[in-house]
Amino acid sequence: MNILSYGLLALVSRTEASGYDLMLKIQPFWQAKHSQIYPLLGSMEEQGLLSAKWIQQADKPDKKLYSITPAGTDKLHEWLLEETAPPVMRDEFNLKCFCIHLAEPSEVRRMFAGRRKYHVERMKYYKDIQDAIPQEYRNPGHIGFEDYILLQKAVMRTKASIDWIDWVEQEYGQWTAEA
Amino acid sequence: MNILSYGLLALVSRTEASGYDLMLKIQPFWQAKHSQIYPLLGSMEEQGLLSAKWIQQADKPDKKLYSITPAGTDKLHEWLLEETAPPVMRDEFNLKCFCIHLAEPSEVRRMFAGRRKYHVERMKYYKDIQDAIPQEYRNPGHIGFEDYILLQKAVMRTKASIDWIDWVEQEYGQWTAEA
DNA sequence: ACATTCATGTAATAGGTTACATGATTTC
DNA sequence: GAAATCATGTAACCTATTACATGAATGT
Repeated sequence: MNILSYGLLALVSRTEASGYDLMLKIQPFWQAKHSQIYPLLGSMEEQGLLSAKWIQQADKPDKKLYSITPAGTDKLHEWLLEETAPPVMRDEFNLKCFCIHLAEPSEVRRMFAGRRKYHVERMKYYKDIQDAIPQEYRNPGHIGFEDYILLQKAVMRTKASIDWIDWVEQEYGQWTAEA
Repeated sequence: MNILSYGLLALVSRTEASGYDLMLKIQPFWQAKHSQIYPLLGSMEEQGLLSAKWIQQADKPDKKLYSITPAGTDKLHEWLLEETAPPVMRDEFNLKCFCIHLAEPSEVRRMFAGRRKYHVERMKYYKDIQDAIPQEYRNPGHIGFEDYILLQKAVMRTKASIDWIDWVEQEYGQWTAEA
């Protein structure tokens, strides 16, 4: 049981879902491809943490719907109370910052402008999903609360990244004024 | 040449360094163990991007100092102008948020308090390193500028995480008032 | 006609962590 | 006496990405 497995189990604890559903839902918070997810679901089924049934669909491929078992719920609850692993962040942009001394000011500016655009797009992506959550689901009584606060985190951290870029452009501009 | 290799090359472009030095320097921005770093340095040496010499040290083990070659500098500069990969963030805490409905309010509060403490400690860690950079190195003329802005990013994003936790505690508290 | 969405799976490869291996010096 | 720091390296294992494989329905 690795971290991703627990994340999938957590999503299934909310509503039954297919591997495909889970891939889409976990995407904004943990990048994982279907090729990683399907085997994990299979092994959790074997361990009795999940149960599955095939659903026939007209006009769409059949899907395997997973539900959490009582054993799965117990396991999830144990995990919640355990120490949480520190977050891992890997951003190529940070490493590029180690050698901005090699680039000309115009190149540096283009680099930062490009990353700013990326973050602005991300911000819109998160806000659009968040805005789609109805007001009445945004309190702890609903599972929508969980999505709502997670998206808020993404929004706030993304805003910090944009603010940082603006701050750098100011600091950098002071020393390398140019049109 | 993967992303980490470029990051190491970028660090060496600033000052010659040993694998051990590089492991420590890259740590706050890209988690990598020495077992991953040493082979990458070896392969970059083989490719002619780095050159190395052994330094004998009294009272400390000998070390292998790497310097960047002209070919290495060219390669780095090319990399700088290429598309930057999107950042990858994996935080177990986010996945735990998917099932806070399973926990009691006291458990949820403990969870958030624990993560808050973690971020506050990280904040101090980043600020201490940043504060150690002399004022006169904090402008684009010095390589210290690169460290200075990167630490500022870490500080700003960490602050966003703490602010988010405070915001969640407020939102959560409104609905589950308790002493 | 071509791309995308839905839907599942396996195989091969690359990236990253833990463990094994060694060993002197310094700090608690 | 035990732990940490400095310093390098390899082996085994786990995690994650890319590629292979299939196929109907819908949208451009």
